[in-house]
Amino acid sequence: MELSERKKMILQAIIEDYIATAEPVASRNLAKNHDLGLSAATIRNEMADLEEMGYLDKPHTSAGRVPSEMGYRFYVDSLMQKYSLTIDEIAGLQQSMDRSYNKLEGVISEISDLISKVTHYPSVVAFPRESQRRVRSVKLILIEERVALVVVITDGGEVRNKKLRFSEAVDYETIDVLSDFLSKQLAGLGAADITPARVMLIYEAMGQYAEILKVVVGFVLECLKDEGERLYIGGTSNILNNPEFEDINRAKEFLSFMDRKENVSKMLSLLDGDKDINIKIGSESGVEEMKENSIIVANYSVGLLRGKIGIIGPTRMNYARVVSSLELINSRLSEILTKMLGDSDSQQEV
Amino acid sequence: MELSERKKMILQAIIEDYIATAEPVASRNLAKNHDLGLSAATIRNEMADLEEMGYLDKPHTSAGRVPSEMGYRFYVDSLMQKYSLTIDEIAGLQQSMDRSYNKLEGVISEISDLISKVTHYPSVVAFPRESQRRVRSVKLILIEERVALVVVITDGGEVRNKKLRFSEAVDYETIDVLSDFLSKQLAGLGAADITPARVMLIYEAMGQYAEILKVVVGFVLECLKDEGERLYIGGTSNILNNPEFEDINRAKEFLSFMDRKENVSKMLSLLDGDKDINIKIGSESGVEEMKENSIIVANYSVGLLRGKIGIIGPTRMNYARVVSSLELINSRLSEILTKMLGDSDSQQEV
DNA sequence: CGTTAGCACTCAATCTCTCCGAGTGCTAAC
DNA sequence: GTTAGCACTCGGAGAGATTGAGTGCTAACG
Repeated sequence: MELSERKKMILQAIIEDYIATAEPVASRNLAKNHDLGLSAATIRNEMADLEEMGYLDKPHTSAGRVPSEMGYRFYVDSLMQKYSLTIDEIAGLQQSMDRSYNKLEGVISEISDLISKVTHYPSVVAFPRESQRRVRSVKLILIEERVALVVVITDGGEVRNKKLRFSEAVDYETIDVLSDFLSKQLAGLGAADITPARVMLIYEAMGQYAEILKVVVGFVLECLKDEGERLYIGGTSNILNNPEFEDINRAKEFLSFMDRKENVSKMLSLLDGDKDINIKIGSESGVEEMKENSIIVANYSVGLLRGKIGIIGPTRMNYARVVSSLELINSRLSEILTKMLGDSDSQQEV
Repeated sequence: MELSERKKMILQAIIEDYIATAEPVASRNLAKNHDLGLSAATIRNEMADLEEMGYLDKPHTSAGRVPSEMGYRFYVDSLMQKYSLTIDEIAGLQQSMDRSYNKLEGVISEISDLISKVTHYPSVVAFPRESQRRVRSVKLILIEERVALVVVITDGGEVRNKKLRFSEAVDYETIDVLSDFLSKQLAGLGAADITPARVMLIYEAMGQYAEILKVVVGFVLECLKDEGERLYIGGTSNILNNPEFEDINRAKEFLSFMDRKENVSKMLSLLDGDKDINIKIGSESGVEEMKENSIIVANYSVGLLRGKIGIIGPTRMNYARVVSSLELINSRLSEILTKMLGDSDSQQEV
């Protein structure tokens, strides 16, 4: 059943009032504060309809109305207008991000803090990572008589290294030969391509160095493995500014959940990785503990790398504002990372 | 003025009761629950003395007594007995830590979680870092026609790298020459030794590559710089299990403080870096926001690297238990890190 | 027939008042 | 010096009573 224009208008007004005040919205206040050209009594009738249709809830008889999950969903899909950050806010944001970063870790944590600062909600940033890593090159470098460094560079340009200690001295030439050999053997391969059979061939070709090769190949495999999502979670205490968390038990429940990265990671994994912006309202997230909260996440990608930024807050959330903020920050983050990872800048990861 | 043995005994009983229950301790209960061989009235007299001497506080006339900061301090210094973790607890801890780690990041976060799990307080772990870094060696490796990798290895064995893009192709020989030259020039130097004058000499000796050298030397300096302490903070929601944080505002204050790493970092910096175990009770920490909380921190060191692990909680804290737990975890952490960093294992940092 | 005014009714929240019990401090007896 | 006993204090819990914000319904109005 279609909503009449008037119902839409009223629903929107209720939701926006409720987002702003966190108090159930009463018909009289609505008539007073919005120029709807309707009396409280008429609004009451419409409200009763909207409640029957499932867009509104009533905490108890003599309270105002509160949006239901379905109400929020309709609002987000059809009613929500793009919120424009103020010039000052945009300028502030630009300025915060307009500086040089030199460590990935630093970018991620600062972006996370920034998101929390702007939205006043706990923020989550997933480190960029490649979905299907392949080896671009492998290098062995002798750094001491018995210590070499294995450096693995992937398709996407990630660089990782590991120290390797030998039981006896190895000379430069040997290391170079091994280095070239391995690079040729492994270049272009993904984790699935490095089969035991192929590994055996490598060992056989360089029989006397099998021990060394074993460690190196092991490390390469480790680099290619799609490790668990690395997350930065910040600003969790912001949740306490929301009246729905005045109850210490609810706060505890929420914060315990956020304390464990695997929880958050699991929640993120349920999102669509292709959509620009994902909005999950209440139980839509599919995570029991978060059924009273909403999550908004933007996906970013830099070359082959992809990641996520987002926030988590009560279902009564300023969706419009969060979406705009995330969009702005997201695009700037892509720029920063492109410059940093794609180009000539430092890049090391654990 | 010296405390009589009897006063000490009573003080200890009061503090331990209070730590266990979080309720002001009454004379009658003390007489009942502890075998002091004294009547409640006598205990009341002693309590009055202890209060006058500053070891106890009274929330209001008809409540029991509560330890003062001075009382806790005396307890920690003179009365506290080593708490023995149960066999099961120790076994559990050992088991949790008895597995192989392969990333520093992972060790730190898991140790932090473990501390929180055992103590039920928010935990803090500072990443190991060198105080006075020196260059051990610098390598340049060509990974593409116009892209080289700078690898800097410090005294303590930390490895860092950065990609470097050239405007025109550079051949292997040149890179090797530059690599050797730089390694010789910079080996053994600390940040303070790399003066502008010395840098000029380097540029002059290799005039035509000044541009490249500039970037490399810049990166080396960055590696040597004593960057801000890197921290992992975990289990913050544990604080909410303590009745002193039932007041949402107090909880918010605490959690906001913990949300900002720089706050915690500053607090840690005020501690003695040489003591095995630091205990700061209430206002002793010198941090206004934490004047109702205590902090217990153990220092660890691995070769040239040093770091800290600890917890933060209400002044009414199980000091004995926390100290034992930290000691145990600290020694095991040193072993793990020694194995991981000192030896042949992976090690990369941002 | 949609809209509105008016009124009865509901219900959470708040306030007040009382009461209770846990504790202390003091005094007097042991 | 220790203890029993008792008066006094004070916070906390509980019971009503009160308030006021809201709704739902009905009847009148244009």
